[in-house]
Amino acid sequence: MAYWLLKTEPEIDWSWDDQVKQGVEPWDGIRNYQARNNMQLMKKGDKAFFYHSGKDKCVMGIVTIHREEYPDPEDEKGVFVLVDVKTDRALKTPVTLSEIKATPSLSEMPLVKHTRLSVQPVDAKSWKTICKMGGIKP
DNA sequence: GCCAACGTTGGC
DNA sequence: GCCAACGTTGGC
Repeated sequence: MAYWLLKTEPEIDWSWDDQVKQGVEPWDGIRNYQARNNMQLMKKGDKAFFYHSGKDKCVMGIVTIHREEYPDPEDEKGVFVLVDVKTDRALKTPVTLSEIKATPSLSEMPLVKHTRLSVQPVDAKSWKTICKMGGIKP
């Protein structure tokens, strides 16, 4: 099983609260090839951190991949895809970007190094670390 | 609100 | 196929 991190802008686009209310939701609007490539690698049952960019800048919770890639109906060229994600659970305490930056073992994360990549992989070790920082069991 | 990073577009 | 111009993201 693989781990991922999905970014969203809570005020403008989609927030953790929305996700909790909705349960299952297509992850849409991705218009970046690297992000798309990562989405195409996702398998049902993979887990992903749900990250708030913008004002909050923190990992809020965990979602699971509920449906693997399928064509984005909004994309008339047919090059971009969607996956459906399902709410798993919230972190007890959100883990902020500044905490992540202050943690040496997490400093290689794309979140820190490639700030603009909105769909990115997370290695198993970082996953555990962030879960622990968030007060939950991986 | 600014700006750095970086991806995309379009002219050649 | 290169590269300048432009647009967008996201942290500060």
